[in-house]
Amino acid sequence: MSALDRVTSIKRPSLHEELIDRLRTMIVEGVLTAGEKVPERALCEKLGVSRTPMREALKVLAADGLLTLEPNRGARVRAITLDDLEEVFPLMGALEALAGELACANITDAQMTELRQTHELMLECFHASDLSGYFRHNQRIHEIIMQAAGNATLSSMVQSLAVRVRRARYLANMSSERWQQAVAEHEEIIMALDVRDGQRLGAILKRHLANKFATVRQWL
Amino acid sequence: MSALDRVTSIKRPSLHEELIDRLRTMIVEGVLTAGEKVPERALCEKLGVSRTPMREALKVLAADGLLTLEPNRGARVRAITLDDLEEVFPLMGALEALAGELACANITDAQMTELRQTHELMLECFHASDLSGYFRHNQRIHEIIMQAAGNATLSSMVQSLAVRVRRARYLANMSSERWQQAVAEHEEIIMALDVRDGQRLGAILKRHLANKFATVRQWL
DNA sequence: AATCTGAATTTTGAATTCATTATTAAGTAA
DNA sequence: TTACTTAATAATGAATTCAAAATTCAGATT
Repeated sequence: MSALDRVTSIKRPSLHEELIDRLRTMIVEGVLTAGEKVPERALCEKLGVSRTPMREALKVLAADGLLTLEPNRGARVRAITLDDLEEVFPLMGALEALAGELACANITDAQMTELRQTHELMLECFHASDLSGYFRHNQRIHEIIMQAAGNATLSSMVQSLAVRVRRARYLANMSSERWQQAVAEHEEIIMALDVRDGQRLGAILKRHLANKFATVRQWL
Repeated sequence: MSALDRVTSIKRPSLHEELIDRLRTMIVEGVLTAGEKVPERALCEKLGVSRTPMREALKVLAADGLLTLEPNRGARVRAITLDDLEEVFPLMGALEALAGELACANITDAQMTELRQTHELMLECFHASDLSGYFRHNQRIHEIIMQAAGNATLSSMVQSLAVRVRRARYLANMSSERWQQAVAEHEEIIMALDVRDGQRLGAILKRHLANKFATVRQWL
């Protein structure tokens, strides 16, 4: 094997793919707010692209459920309703539970180590009342579990759902009690993984999501 | 509420949506075979559309996992590998299990009646060794359960996965034993629904999918 | 003959153009 | 004024055009 084989090819993502990412971010971050009409022309000018790749991106995001396309009337950012969340959270629960089961079967020692470390960091943030740091580590923990599960299809589905949910997150100011509960649940998650108890981990994650939903629900 | 309110609006699907359906069907039915390059221009001529809506459709199908887009090299029908199926089947299992749980909570008497009737029809096909009829009723049963679950997001995800799996179905000639087993599992499904035992139904459906995968796997 | 080079051709990515539909604005009648 | 028409404007959907990249293929070189 020559050194050349290790040279990775130059990948220049096509415009529509970049647009998909950009628009998705704009929606998640609320730059494009729910219910709002997507100003196709203005966005094209702002981003310096023509309508063709923009419209391709809109079609994909619509198929993904982030937008709705009204015939001859353009795209709208899909509003999140309570009904939507009632659909999405059980789904997330089932998928995270599956991820947990698979992770128990497949997690490596290295991953387990990183998980424990991240968990410790998260605890520190909790005790320091650093909410944003907590969220970051929390997300990382779920990423590690998903990675350990080793199922790309599962991962991308959860990702797609997470994007839809994340828009609602800012609504859910965690109460102190809920925060404590969440931390306790995370302790359980680590323990179940430690002993590779897939059934139990699955159940915990499912409950974890259900509780998360309960708090979000209160704020709507 | 006037009678006019019940008049549904004329929906003329946009070209790209129709193309998405057409192409999806072509892929499922094997008209476009796995690994094959999608002949963009030829397809456009054959279907009498320009490249713009065709390319929009290709982007959506690629995002859905049915195609892969190689930069500057066009689209290919994504080949199904055993690895793919090993990813998809557990997912289907988890999702169908969730559907079962939800269905137990929400199914109406009318739906339950239709379910029993369809089940009877399916049994008749089984005894008559009518495989295609069996498949049709079988699919209908799962549709009813999904409908009773009342979760559109879940439904569309399962649908999307089912399309990917269905391409592999023709590979799996059911053995006589497997067929009997499947029928027995369906009896269990009905019984669990009868007593609204969501946990049990979920477990059965999960096992049902796992067994299905086992047979498909043997033929690869 | 096999391989390499480079021009011709084809295909792809993206911008532009065109036709149709929706939206807005202006004018008219009650 | 208010409602209704109709003209002007803007948007969307789709075809076409254009530039860049890949592919093919003829000819040159070893």
